[in-house]
Amino acid sequence: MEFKDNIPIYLQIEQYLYRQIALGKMKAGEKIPSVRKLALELTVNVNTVQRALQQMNDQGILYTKRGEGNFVTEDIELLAKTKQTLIDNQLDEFVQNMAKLGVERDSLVTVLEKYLKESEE
Amino acid sequence: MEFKDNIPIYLQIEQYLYRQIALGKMKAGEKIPSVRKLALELTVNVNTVQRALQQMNDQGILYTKRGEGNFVTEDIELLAKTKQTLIDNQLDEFVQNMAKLGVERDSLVTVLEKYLKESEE
DNA sequence: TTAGCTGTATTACATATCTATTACACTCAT
DNA sequence: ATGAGTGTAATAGATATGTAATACAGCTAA
Repeated sequence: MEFKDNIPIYLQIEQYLYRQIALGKMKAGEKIPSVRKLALELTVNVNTVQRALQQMNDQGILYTKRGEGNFVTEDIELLAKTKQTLIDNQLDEFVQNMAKLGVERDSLVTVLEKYLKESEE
Repeated sequence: MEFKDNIPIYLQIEQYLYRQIALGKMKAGEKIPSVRKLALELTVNVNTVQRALQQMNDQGILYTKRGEGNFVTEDIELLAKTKQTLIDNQLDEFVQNMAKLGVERDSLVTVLEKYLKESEE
């Protein structure tokens, strides 16, 4: 996996895993790959993977069975809410960033439509 | 100014200055505050400001008169193009991030409209 | 019980970022 | 010429991030 510079890798891994869940590629109760496999896949150190997982553990998205592995929570509501939060965060950020560039709320839809039309291919 | 953790401050300052330009608060040919003033304003070290300015210098947005200060380029076209690029980058990122969360291109406008309506107040 | 898989912890090292401090170089108004 | 304002450079120290290597601890299947 290619990581952006200037953003900690462990955060990018966390984001990656969150997206896997949002996309339904990791489902409730499922075991996720071991820290060592993930470290290999992502060409990153075990400790860095570990750090990402710890945070998701704290947030209840994953739970750990020591000696067995990490598993996606079985709390379906939490998963759904998490996905929605991820989407809402993107929307928040988008609206805020555009405002900081002088693009008003009212023109956002128009701007987006134009952009989508022009980048069709 | 409040800075996000996890993103280098000098990048956030650079972004801040770009936005000032996009908003027209810093106009072509104008002198910008001295590195020491900016450092005070932003409660940050002079070196950190310096680092942000160097990059903008390299990109031609600013030019330096040693002993006098830093000035916004007089190249109006470049300024306009820069603003447009900033906006396009936000759109790019938004579309890509939403895709990574499973929100398709076709539904983006609808999702945005709904979001804007619901967050009115 | 043992082998091989899990997660976890610790240590040491390298690099990037940021601060603080000091010094230097240039320009302009006086 | 001098002083006050500019940008620039260099050093030292603190903290965060990431790697590498090693060791430990728990689970499961053979």
